[in-house]
Amino acid sequence: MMDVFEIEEPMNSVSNSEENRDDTETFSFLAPLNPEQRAAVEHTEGPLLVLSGAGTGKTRVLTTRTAYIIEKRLAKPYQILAVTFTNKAAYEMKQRLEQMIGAAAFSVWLGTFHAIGVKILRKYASKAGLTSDFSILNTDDQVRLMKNILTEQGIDIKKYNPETILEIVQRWKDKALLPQEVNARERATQLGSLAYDFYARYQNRLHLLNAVDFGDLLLLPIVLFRNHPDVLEEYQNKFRYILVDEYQDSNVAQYLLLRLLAQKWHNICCVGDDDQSIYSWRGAEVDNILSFRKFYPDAAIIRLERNYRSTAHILGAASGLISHNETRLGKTLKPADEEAKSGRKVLVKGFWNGMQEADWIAEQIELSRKRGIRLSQTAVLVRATVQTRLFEDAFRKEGIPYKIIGGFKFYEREEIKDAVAYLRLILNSNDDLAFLRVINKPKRGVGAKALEAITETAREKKISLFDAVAWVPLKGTLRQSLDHFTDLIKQARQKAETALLPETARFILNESGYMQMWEQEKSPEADGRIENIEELYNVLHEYENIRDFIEYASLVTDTDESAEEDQLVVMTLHASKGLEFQNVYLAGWEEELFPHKKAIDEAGTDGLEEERRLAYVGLTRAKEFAAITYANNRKIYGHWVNALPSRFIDELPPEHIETDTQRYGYASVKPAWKNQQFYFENNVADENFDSNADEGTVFDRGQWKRERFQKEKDDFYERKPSRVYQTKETGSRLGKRVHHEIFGFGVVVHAEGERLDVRFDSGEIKKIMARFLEEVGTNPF
DNA sequence: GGGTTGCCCGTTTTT
DNA sequence: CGGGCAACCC
Repeated sequence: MMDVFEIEEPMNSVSNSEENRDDTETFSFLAPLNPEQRAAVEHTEGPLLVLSGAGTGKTRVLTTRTAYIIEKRLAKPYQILAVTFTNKAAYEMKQRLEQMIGAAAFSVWLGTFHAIGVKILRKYASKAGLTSDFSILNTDDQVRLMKNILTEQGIDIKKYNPETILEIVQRWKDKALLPQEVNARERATQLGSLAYDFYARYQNRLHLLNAVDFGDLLLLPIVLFRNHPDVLEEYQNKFRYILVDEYQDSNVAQYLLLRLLAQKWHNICCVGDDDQSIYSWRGAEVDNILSFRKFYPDAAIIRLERNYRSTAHILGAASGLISHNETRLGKTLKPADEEAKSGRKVLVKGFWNGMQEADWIAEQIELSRKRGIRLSQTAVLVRATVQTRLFEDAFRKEGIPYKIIGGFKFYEREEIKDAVAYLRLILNSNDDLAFLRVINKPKRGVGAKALEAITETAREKKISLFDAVAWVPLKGTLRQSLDHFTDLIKQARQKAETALLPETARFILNESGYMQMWEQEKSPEADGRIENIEELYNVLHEYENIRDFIEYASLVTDTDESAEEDQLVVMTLHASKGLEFQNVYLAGWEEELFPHKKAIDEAGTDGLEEERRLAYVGLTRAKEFAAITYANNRKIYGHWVNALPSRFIDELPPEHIETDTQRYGYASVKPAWKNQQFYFENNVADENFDSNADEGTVFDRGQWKRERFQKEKDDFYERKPSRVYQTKETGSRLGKRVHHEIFGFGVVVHAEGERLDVRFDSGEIKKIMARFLEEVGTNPF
């Protein structure tokens, strides 16, 4: 029996599901699909928007649809374009497609927007004003370049942060605006006009360097197509079917690019979820998905609302929350299986402070681990990375192996960037940015003066910095070491013609003294850096030549995490999109932190709605259990601040949540965990508590506990001197707002030396020694 | 050219 | 409070 569902069909369109009724026999991969998914796969002709809620199987739809088009011989694999946002998504899709249709999967044009952009630009480089070996700047290069240009023009980079300028330029590129197309209103402010000015200079410089940045990888193909209709036509003819993943994350440039490419066949299928649009701040345009019908009036829309991931309570909570957003297409997740267990309600729990919150979460995770839940099936999601520190402490104490996601990426590490720069220079000695990065790394005695001379010569002779070295009048050891450097690069280039890539890399890094530089350094990170370079050699094994590797390294920012041990993950809500876990802890649901004050200040209601979508993304990561926590007191930038529970908590439908604590009022409740002496004695005595040493030798939980509690005890009794300073003018502490670790917030109403009378927010007045109080700052957000 | 100090700033991050 | 960076001093 066919389930009832709706496709919003455009007028006079004919559904083709009738004629395909027996396709299930022909194409076994259709069998597992539900009716909506199947409709999305079979509706091949014309524009189609698939609104795919969290956990409703969008990747399955995308891959099956691609397979279907090929197997049904609607197009050859190379006539299909499938774009994603991340390399990871592209990789997964390719894998799954290969499982379905085998080697043909590799002929599909499947990749990130940027990778597709590069492919087009390399082919028609000359028509885009480049040569085909143009280099792609990473974020680091971009900042450095902008900094140089600003400094050259005498701009005080302290007053005008190069990154801020770049950010503005990026946003223009996201909108596919060339410098001359930026409108007057955007240039109206001082910062805007400066950014406008330097956008043009920056582009000129890129052109000179035969380089592009990430934004250009989308912008320049659009310009290319605009200026060369014949090239556009070639691609328009080629791509009979276009599929787009995570459409809610697309920016204007991506939209325009797709529109150009789809113009001939109109077979564009975009899959996305407006409720999961969380990247507007980096140029994503929710309007692309909200107004799909406006851009493609003949578009059909299919909603995928059957969720295969979460329990009914989790879905209910998430749906209730997101329904508070005004700007959305509307969609309600429901459990795929009607009789599915409703599961446990979402737990909402408040704490005295952030430390307590983290401790509780650590304990809960330890308990569920004992019940057999794998740590890797558990996640702690936070709004801001600063929150992770508290969790590190708590997990170390509890002896839980954890992993913080979103720290430094492999290719962002200093040593890797250096090594890549050496390779770039070997590949192309005109790469001035690479030259600058490594010319004095290790030290070759090249200081500001020498560099200036080289730059000057290069400019006069219109040659690269590398080539300029030979022409600069230099003396003694500096001459020698520079000649040695250029020689080595040339030797390496020759070597690269015959040797394997790791050998070439090893050669240059050893001979140049680069490895030695780290080997001699005594810092604790040095060993790690050497290991990372060894890891780089491993990666290099997979590439035929430097060019291929550089192409990869320019577009890929992190390596696939190798299969790791059973670890708990801590990450930001943003980083969690697309993932799922059995148990999820959502921490720090407090006003100003989440929703973050800055989001609201900068973007008002839109900002608030995006924060709400972030909450929705977080909740829908959970398969079986979600807990939302908040703290009443949080230390921010060194001062205690009291916080209100997030408004999002009030927006959760009561029938789907359970609240197992009373709501803390303003700092009036004594935290149960710190009954001073009693607490410490008790817990230090707890050292016999299952040390777990036999389960694995990595963590000795007993040891952690002992150290931790000893430290807490020490801290408690040996307080640092008071931070409630006397005002200069009156010499008094009267009237200061203060925080006490147990009694909470209050005001100093009477001062007698170090003995202060404090009226706490609970109304009580207590005599407190100044050293037990901290002055409270205004909320720094 | 290198080490130290003092000042500023603090949301989210992929390509 | 703590990290990053630029100015400053040897």
